[in-house]
Amino acid sequence: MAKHKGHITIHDIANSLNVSASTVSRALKNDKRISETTRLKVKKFAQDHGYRPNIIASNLRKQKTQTIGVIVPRIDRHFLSTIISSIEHYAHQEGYSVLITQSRESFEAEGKAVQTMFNQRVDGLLVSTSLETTDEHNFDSFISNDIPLVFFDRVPDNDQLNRVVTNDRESSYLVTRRLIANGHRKIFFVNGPSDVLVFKNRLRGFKQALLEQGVEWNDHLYRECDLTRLSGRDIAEEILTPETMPNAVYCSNDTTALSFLQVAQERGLRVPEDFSLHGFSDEPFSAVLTPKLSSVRQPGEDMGRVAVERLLELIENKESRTETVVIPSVIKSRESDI
Amino acid sequence: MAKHKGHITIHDIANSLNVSASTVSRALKNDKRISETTRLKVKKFAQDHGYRPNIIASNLRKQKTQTIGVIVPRIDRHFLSTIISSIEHYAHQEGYSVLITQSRESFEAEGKAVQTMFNQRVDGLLVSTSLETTDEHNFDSFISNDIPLVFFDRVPDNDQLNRVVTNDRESSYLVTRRLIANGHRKIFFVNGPSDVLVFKNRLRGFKQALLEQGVEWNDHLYRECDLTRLSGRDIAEEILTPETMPNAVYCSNDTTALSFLQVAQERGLRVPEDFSLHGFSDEPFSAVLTPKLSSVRQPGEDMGRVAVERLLELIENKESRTETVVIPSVIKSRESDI
DNA sequence: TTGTAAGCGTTATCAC
DNA sequence: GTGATAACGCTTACAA
Repeated sequence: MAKHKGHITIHDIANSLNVSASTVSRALKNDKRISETTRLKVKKFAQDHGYRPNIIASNLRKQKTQTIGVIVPRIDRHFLSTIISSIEHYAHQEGYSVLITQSRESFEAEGKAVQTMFNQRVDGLLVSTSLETTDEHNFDSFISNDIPLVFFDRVPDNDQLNRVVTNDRESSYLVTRRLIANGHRKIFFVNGPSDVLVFKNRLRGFKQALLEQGVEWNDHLYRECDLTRLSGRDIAEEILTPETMPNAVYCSNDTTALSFLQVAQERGLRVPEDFSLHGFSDEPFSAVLTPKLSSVRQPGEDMGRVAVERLLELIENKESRTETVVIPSVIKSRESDI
Repeated sequence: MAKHKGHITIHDIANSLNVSASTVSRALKNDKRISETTRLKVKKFAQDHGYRPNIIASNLRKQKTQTIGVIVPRIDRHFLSTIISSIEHYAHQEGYSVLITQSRESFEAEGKAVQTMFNQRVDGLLVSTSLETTDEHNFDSFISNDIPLVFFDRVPDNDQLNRVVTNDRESSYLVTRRLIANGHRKIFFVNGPSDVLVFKNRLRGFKQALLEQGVEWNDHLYRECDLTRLSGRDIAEEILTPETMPNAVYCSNDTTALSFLQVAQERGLRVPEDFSLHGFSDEPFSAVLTPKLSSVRQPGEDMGRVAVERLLELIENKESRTETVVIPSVIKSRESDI
């Protein structure tokens, strides 16, 4: 904790003022048992001498750190940075500090991050899981010790956990229905790994719409990948040929959709004339592409706020009801999927 | 620090093993004075019983938190989220945790964040200042107590401070020279507030190029704003008229440049045919606009790494040489400024 | 090689 | 209304 040289403690104040350390401690936190006079005297002295409570000592004594941990796959992804921003905002508003780590989509790194957070004695943990994570075992130390834990967005498929999610399945259903309503029957769907719940749900929504609208499922029109730009390109290059040309392409994120758009342009194909294109995640670039990419806007700001609220409820009330909160996304229909 | 119920301490281990707590403490950290036998015995017991050191207690005792603080204007800005991602990565690699706060461009919020970080006893602080911050007074508590402090990107104009910056002036000079070389003499420059060093430097570079190329400075061709989408629109709407039409527009960030592009399109103006456009910051959307926006790519990843390295040097070696590291940006010339 | 004891700066308990 | 005192769980002289 660095030198913090000129640093004074309640004992220094106590000595200078000829009172006890406990009196100082109480005066500083406005304990009603302390006389007005003493309280003012102590506070003035503290103020004048730049007294700063040692939170570490207080934490140790109180068995509480007023700190929450956040673990996400990556900080530099627009949707996640929005959520983190929101988490930071509401957490500080309620007097909590926030410790952050990224798993970089690695199950192992995620596990280590959890242990670090545990050792740091965070009062609670907020997590969006890595792409390699398919259950909640990485978080056993929190679960078995009953330390508040809330998952958001990418969450384990287990409703005994506290979770804040968006309606992936329904959004995906609506996107697909819209595509079908626009006359497309050969719809190619690029999804993330379906052992991750959000992607499983998007697949469910897709299938449901197909079924309802009487469009037959076709294995050749479905592909899973890690949704990076490169994977997107590979698949686009394979699919955007005269023989395999779909009527519409629906991607589980906008990065992949962009790859399709770019490959299309390189091949002289036009969107939406030659094929419709629909994304998911509504990146900042999507609304300014030509054509403007239709996408699904996830409520990052709200998810962050709700996740923090839920976590602090658990921390402060110690109630243990578990709950899954669903915050709806909104479909941003633009030009690419007419 | 939450219940962490089943939690055992070195004393529990000591009792069970009939050794002293200090022996356990030493064994756990491989102190060479402890016998192989005892060490293994202790470690096995610790392992088997899921012992986790209480970092808070250790911090209090060692007067060190192994934690660094980061204060940025906003987390959800691409460039900053890249830097934060990089900071998080390298800090954890060296065994430090990272506490994060955003000032939301407010001088006051920034000051409060500094105090929080101070009270948290972070071992060092990394900051990119708010738009309202023009000197280093907000950080006096760190400076006067000699707690390691490194500024990055938006830094105070004081070379007695540790700073990691990019070559804003030179980049701006090169952009302007390029614009002039392309035959433009009526160049409109939208900049951020020039009492913030990065913007002052970009203005300097702009002026230098003008001077060198014999283009006269014109007050009507320069405007400062907060570089938001809305401010950009306002200025674009005012400037993109037949009477005031410039040959080129150079914006100090891509968001503002995008506003110009959009207003231009709404008015049937073409870029770069009717006017050239150049941005700064290289947002993810810039390379995929039509036309592709020329911009300046700042080395976020490197800046984060270097800032952490510098901070840890200060923390661990306690050397107090101050230094300003400059990491060059790269001009991404694309289609908008031909 | 191991143990004892002091102390990091708070807060909580009990006393007066 | 205030004071002593004992923790919180760890590290580190200093002893043995």
